[in-house]
Amino acid sequence: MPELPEVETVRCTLEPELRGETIHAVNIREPRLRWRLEPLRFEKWIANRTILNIARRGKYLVFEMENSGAMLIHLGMTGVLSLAKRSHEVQTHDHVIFELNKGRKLVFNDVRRFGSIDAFCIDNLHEHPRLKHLGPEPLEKEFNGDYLYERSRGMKLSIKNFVMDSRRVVGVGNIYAAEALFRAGIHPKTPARRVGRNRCNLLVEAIKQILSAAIDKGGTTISDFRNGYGEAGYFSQSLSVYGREGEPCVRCSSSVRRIVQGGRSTFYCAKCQRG
DNA sequence: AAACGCGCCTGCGGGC
DNA sequence: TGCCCGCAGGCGCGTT
Repeated sequence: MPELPEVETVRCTLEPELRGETIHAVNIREPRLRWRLEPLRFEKWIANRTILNIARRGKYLVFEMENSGAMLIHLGMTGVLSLAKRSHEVQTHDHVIFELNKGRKLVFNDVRRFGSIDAFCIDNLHEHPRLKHLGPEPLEKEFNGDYLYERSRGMKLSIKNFVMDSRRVVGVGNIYAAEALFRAGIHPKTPARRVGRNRCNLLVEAIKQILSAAIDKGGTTISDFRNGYGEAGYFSQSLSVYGREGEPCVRCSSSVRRIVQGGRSTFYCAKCQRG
């Protein structure tokens, strides 16, 4: 579910609430997430430490704790990380509950368990196996038309799958890849090497704009996504093609098409988007 | 190297 | 009513 704008929305809502909070205990109700949780690692790096701040790298939340502790949280497809009161009644799929000050809790709920949580020493942050292969942040200057053009030369795979590969650029998932390609007027099946300099510039700008706009509206809620307060986001009403198969294109009114690429649905307008 | 496909999970809606 | 199928915001891994 969550792509970069959704994770950033969670970060923005949680960070002011959690800064300075202490994690007094971690209740692991279901350790079998994407990778198995190791209780001893939580004891070692998280328990009884104060949260200094919450950062983000791609779709990962990075909790910086006092005394060199760190915690990495990925929401997978259906993960929800939200604040709860002392009176919180445990819900189905509440897998990890962090006990904070005055009985407050931070609850990780994840129906499909594709999410992950890990605790470690922050000195090893950049060597973490989940982080070390990640490409640049899409909203940073490092991600620009020249970068996209140079990295994609000789690449036969589709431009959509290219921008969804976190080694090339992080945070662009199935929804925003489709939306950015629509905005840039590029057919999703175009081989990456066939996208020239001009269109690389257009696509990078489209990605930056769509991600920024989605962050401003609190992310896209299709069904599961919630921010740190458990509230839905409002960007779904701004989507141009995603989930709109058979409906009229917002630009030219021809019917939005759905195809499958790499086992995932892609939505596009055959008239507005060219290969 | 690069580029596919598969598998991990649960739940929901549609067709029969 | 109930069963089966396809589908869902991700991503690592194994195989060619």
